[in-house]
Amino acid sequence: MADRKKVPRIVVERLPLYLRALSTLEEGSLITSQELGEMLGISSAQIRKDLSYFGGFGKQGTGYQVGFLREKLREILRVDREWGMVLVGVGDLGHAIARYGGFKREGFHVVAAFDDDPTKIGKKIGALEIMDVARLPEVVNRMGLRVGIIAVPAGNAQEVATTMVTSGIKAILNYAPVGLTVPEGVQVYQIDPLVGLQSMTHYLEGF
Amino acid sequence: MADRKKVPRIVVERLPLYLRALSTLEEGSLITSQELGEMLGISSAQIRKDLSYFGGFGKQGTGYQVGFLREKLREILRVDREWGMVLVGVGDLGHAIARYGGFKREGFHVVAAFDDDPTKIGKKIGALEIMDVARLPEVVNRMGLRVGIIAVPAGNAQEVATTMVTSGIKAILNYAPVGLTVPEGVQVYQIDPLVGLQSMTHYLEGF
DNA sequence: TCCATTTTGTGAAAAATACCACTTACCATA
DNA sequence: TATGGTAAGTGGTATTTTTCACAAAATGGA
Repeated sequence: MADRKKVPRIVVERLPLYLRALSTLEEGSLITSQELGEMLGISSAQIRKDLSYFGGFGKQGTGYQVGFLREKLREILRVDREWGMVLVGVGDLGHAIARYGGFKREGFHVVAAFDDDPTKIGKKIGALEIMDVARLPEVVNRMGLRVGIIAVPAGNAQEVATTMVTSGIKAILNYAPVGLTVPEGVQVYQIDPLVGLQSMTHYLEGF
Repeated sequence: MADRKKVPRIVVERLPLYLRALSTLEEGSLITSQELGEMLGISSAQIRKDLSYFGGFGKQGTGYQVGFLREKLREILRVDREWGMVLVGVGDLGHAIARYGGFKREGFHVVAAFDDDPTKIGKKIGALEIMDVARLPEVVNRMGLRVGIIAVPAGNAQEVATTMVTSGIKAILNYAPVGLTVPEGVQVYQIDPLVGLQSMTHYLEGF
């Protein structure tokens, strides 16, 4: 355990992978760092080191109790609770996000959806009514939301991000293909499939 | 220039970001590594070093010609051509992917869509007819496709990936929240928004 | 032409990250 | 209650990645 030292971001970003792998296993079973590593294509030493930043969760000679480690990871990542999220941009992508079951299953709920297109405002998406983005600050504040999802075109993303941040949002999942400028202390995670495609094609030889 | 040495993957993954930033600039203008770095939140030294893996594209005292650097990056990433892509899984997400204009704009086209749901097969998605996934090998082979997108539930993703690989696919954009096992030489880029959300909430204190 | 500026390209240094290998603890068995 | 086998936790080392800082090249003005 090394509670004094700052945990590298890259370590924190691996924890969800561990969590994901554990969720495919029996709650009461045991798993070794070796086995977990093989499931994920990561060395066992890396896994043990990563976990040791937060404490010793395993038993020497035995391994890790799946259910226990899972709970500990959920605490560390603060996903041992429900998170309400605000979604801005209800196009094709926004729809898919609002309806995606994978978020709900892990405690992330889209609780408010916004757009700036008057033809969309007032319409429903599932049980949610699409609201004018002008009402975002009020809603974020009233509901005490901290997580936002941006699914608007690149040109509007920074504006939306700024509104989110001034409204109190602290973590932004950004699907717009543009980097965001946010104040210190606000987290941004960018989803950019083009980065993936373009870096993969680099390795495609002879086509 | 250091053409002999292996280029780190992390460097290749930054090139699309440079390309993205350049696309917002005047074709004929000049930009310095400093300016580009400020646009992206990356140090100027990093940008120069990254580019130097592939050759010297700038002029000392002047900077980089936007249009020229853009073309060079497109060559390096092999996005100076059109790429046909096969999409498997036409749920909400698959729909959003098939209709996303951002791919087309950069030369990535979904040219065939598959699903295993008999109620979907034969339906259209834009100009594309949804086909039975059993026909994937034939289509991939006939059209000479090398890039695949997986947008099926986690439980089916590995199976689809294996089919893709045996059919000749060399690069997979995986939207399913599960790691894929593929042979050496096949690229996988995973899109997992939950990893983003879960690692961001770790940093959210006091909520 | 000369000189002051600018900015690239790049070895070398520093920092960050990953891995190794060993000690320690735990378990099962006899 | 030894004992042999196993696997976590971790200090140290190796590797990778980033940054530094400077020589060399280009520009423009006097």
